[in-house]
Amino acid sequence: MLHAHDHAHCIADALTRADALCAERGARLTSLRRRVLELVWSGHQPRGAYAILDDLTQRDGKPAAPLTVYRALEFLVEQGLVHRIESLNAYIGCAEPGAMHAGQFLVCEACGNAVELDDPRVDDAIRTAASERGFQVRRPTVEVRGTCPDCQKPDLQEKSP
Amino acid sequence: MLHAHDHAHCIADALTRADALCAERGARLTSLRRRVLELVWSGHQPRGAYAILDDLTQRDGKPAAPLTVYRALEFLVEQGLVHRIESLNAYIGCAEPGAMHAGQFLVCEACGNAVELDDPRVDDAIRTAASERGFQVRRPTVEVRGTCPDCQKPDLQEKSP
DNA sequence: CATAGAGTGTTATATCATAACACCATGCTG
DNA sequence: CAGCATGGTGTTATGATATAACACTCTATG
Repeated sequence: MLHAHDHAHCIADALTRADALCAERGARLTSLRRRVLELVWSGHQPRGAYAILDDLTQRDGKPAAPLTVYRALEFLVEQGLVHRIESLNAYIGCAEPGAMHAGQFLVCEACGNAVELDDPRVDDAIRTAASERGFQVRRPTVEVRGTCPDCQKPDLQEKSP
Repeated sequence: MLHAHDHAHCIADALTRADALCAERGARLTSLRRRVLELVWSGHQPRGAYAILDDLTQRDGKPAAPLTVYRALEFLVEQGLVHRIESLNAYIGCAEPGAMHAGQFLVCEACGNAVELDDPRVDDAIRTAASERGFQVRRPTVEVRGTCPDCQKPDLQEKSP
């Protein structure tokens, strides 16, 4: 998806913004939570809770329990630092934390990458349609399955982070 | 949600349309699949696969295995007779089978009911935004959490089917 | 009625998520 | 600084959702 890029920069950037946001809010971005955030950001593919668990166990050598990861993810989602992709039971780093936004994602079925859409027109259309039906919106979820630009090119398929 | 209504009619109607559609397509709506469809339609709340399994076991007295239900649901979803609500891991009868449409739902967090939205403006906005990013859409999913009109009235809460 | 293909049953197992409770770390209060 | 309250983490167990592999059965069709 995002073509070749310096992903280390993505990660560093995400952590820096997370530090700033949490400091600002008085939220405690503990080392465990920070580490989980880093692991969520290890690519642009949504990662399952148990994949992150394996990372903690194997890459860090710290055997961890599922709850450890789920609790960290819960915190990160609450803080808007991570989104949950419902249709994949997986988590992905938020591209624009701080800015409150709906979770809108384009999920490529070929490479597995997901990018945030967060298009105001989509959000408007949803809110308009809902309000016409008297429905009070709390949290809109949009997850579009399909094929990303890179994977539409027949040759250089299956790119990852 | 849909106020008081003759739900038996909803069910009968859904089954009739399913019969017709499957006949037309040469798809085999077996008695098991038909029964699962009926159980999915037992209300306007999305139902989990294991809830349906319990119905089969308890209401019908036929002890069934999870796979039995999952296979029937898979068929029904393929035929567009049932939708899966990703954010609930649950299934709901399709209001307009036959008409190919995106899965757009308003899910009430108070009563648990879900209604199809299927608003063309929402679909257009998604397709426009996706296509601007070169993303090829295969299946858009929209699931809006919030509060339905009935549950916004303070008194008569918690309505069901 | 023989047979191929789709459907179903059965058993086992994988994957995703949470409950209950104990312990520890941090920061505040007196 | 001691004590304490709060929130974070560890541990164990369990619940909820979903699929794999393989055998048997039914149904449509020649």
